[in-house]
Amino acid sequence: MDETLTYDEFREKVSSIILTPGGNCPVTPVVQMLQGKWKLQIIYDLCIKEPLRFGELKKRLDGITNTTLSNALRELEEDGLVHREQFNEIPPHVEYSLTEKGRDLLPIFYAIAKWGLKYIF
Amino acid sequence: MDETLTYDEFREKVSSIILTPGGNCPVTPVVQMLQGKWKLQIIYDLCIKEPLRFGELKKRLDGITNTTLSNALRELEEDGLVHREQFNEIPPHVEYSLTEKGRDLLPIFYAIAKWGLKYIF
DNA sequence: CCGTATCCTATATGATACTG
DNA sequence: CAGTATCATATAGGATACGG
Repeated sequence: MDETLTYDEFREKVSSIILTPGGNCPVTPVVQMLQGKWKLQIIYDLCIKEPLRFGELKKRLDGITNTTLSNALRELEEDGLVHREQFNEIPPHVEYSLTEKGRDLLPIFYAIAKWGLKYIF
Repeated sequence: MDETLTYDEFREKVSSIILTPGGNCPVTPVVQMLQGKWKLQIIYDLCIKEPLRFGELKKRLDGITNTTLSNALRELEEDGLVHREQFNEIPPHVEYSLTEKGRDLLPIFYAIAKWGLKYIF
């Protein structure tokens, strides 16, 4: 986005986006979809490096359990953000990657990262 | 941000941001801070219109209870994202608005809204 | 009008053990 | 290796009533 916008210009731009023809809000359902302690982190990790295997993902998400990771991945797959590919070799393994829909979340992380750099570090 | 970037260029840019001198991730703590069923929605509503009073906010956040809204607002205030101003007139009221730190979250919502428009509507 | 106090419930997450 | 099954727990959020 154009970084020279003032806050008010920016807000107006966002507001105009929000007033979709049907009057629906395009933010709420996205926020809904990304809810949970780990989901954003999982997508984020896959943004940085993909594909990742179940075990690799688990190691990066320090503290997550099998159950929770498994559930989160299934939901992300159902929402079409993550692609799961199973390899029935020896030893068997599974690779997770982002779909195009999932990759398109990257601008969101970019915005988050910039905010974090400004206000946390 | 520049919208002509390819995904790979974009990812590289994000990755370079992520590798801060200390090696800390600027995304994780932000995601942490914004967690909860209502927080993003509250900030989002204040982005669109501010100031908002407790009751107005409650009406917009359909279904939220006093307790939950109160807790969320206090935490947002503690994190320096929201400013609370109390007017001891008759009738008394309180106005909530965004701090500069909170307003700077707007690019994040912009990114979310764009994604939502592309994939939901 | 803007909350807090209290209690309650649901949902998300965690631990451990075990299987295709 | 990548999970599932089972059970346990923590935390967030909800309902109601009341107070500054």
